[in-house]
Amino acid sequence: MAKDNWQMNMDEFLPLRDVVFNTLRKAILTGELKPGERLMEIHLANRLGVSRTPIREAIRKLELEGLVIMIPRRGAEVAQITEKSLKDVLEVRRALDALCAELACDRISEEGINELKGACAEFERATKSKDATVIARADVALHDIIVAATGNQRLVQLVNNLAEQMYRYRFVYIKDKSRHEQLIEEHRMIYESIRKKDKGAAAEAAKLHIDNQEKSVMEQIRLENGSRGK
Amino acid sequence: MAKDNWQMNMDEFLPLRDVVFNTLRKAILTGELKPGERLMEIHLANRLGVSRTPIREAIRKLELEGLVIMIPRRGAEVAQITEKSLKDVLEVRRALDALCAELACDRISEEGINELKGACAEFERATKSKDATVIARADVALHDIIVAATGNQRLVQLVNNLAEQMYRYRFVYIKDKSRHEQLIEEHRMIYESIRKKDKGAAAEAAKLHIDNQEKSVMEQIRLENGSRGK
DNA sequence: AACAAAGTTCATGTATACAAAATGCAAATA
DNA sequence: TATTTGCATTTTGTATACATGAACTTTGTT
Repeated sequence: MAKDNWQMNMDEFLPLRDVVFNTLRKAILTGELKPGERLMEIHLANRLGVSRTPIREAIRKLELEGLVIMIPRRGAEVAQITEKSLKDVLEVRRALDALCAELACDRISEEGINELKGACAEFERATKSKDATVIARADVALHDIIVAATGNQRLVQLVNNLAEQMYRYRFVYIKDKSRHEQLIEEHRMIYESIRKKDKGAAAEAAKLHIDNQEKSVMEQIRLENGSRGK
Repeated sequence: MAKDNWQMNMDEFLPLRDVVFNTLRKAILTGELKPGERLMEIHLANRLGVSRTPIREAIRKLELEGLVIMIPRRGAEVAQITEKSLKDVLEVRRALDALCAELACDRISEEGINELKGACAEFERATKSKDATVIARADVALHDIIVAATGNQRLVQLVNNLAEQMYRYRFVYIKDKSRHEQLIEEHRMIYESIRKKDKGAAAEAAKLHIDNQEKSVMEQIRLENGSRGK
């Protein structure tokens, strides 16, 4: 079994259930807890040094988020990620990212446009750093600006949640150096469309961006599945 | 205080937490539990005849669904419904309903098209019944066919969740008899577009449908808010 | 050796107990 | 009368105890 390198953020002043929730979620999203792995309350409780109660409440939230599935009288296990489920997520995200881009055209502030421009430049710079983590962070920052510009809380929450489902694959489309130029160009197109308030172009650019991401990820998935049969 | 007319569905073979979750959710969505009302665990536990544990776990799920908000060390209360939050929900739903319509064009079966046709006719018949409940049910049935036709589980879940958020207002755009013809026409347009596999038209029809719904609901909200100041 | 049955162990589902924080009320003081 | 302080009550947050059902192991029989 893996060493308990989980380190709950106890410094935060949150109810234990939320600390546990965040800890488990991160563990699932990063792949430390693998799909199919059972989440046994007592084990988790011992490992995290709390009682079963906060563990259970955290699991209830993970259940609703779709990160774990409940088997009656057997408990929770980490949800499987199938090609189909990833496709489903990306299909929805494609529509919502397009919506974000359109709404951003209407609602982004001058300041927001500047931030976006800065984020594009920052991303381009990051690609040269060759550090996948840095690149990924720059990518997220850029998208966050657009999503936040919609001013739609519900939309922000949904898009973030969908993005999280793909967390494990966040490096796939970034590690491929040959695609960096393409990514920069896509970002530039999105930025330009929003700056010009061209909703149609912005939506199309956002969709294209997701489509390319999907291609990379699906390639990766097939590789993984191919190498271990089925 | 209201009489306990909550009647949990004990006949179902579900963990108590799920029974409680469904019960509370329905109570919130129907307005039995009003926005701002505190959800106190012991009271709910006594009222539903269970202990605090299932209540707490149900509240955790309601929290993630956004139906209740948590105030630290004070517990849960029913989330307020503001005009803004409804607009946010409808904005997202508009995009997802359009996506559903587009996907349905590609993926609906012959059988599905027939069902859809039947549901349109059924809705038209229902409007003549003048019973809002019957009409609402027919409306939901029709939309369910389209959403299910997408074959996208995640999308189904999200659209249903968003639709639920509007549950309290489901009668608003149906009670207005003068709009029945319009609704029938809108449904017909959606059906025809999907039958012809005309994605653009289907998406536009779905959006128009939501836009009109939004108009009705917003009128109603302003009425409500106007009558009690602010 | 293989299979079946029974008992034991283990994990979940639920209830309850205990501690700490927050709220409300009352009394005392200015 | 208004305000503040302190005590009592309420309610959440967390831990633990108990019961039921499931899975596994062991033992006995063929």
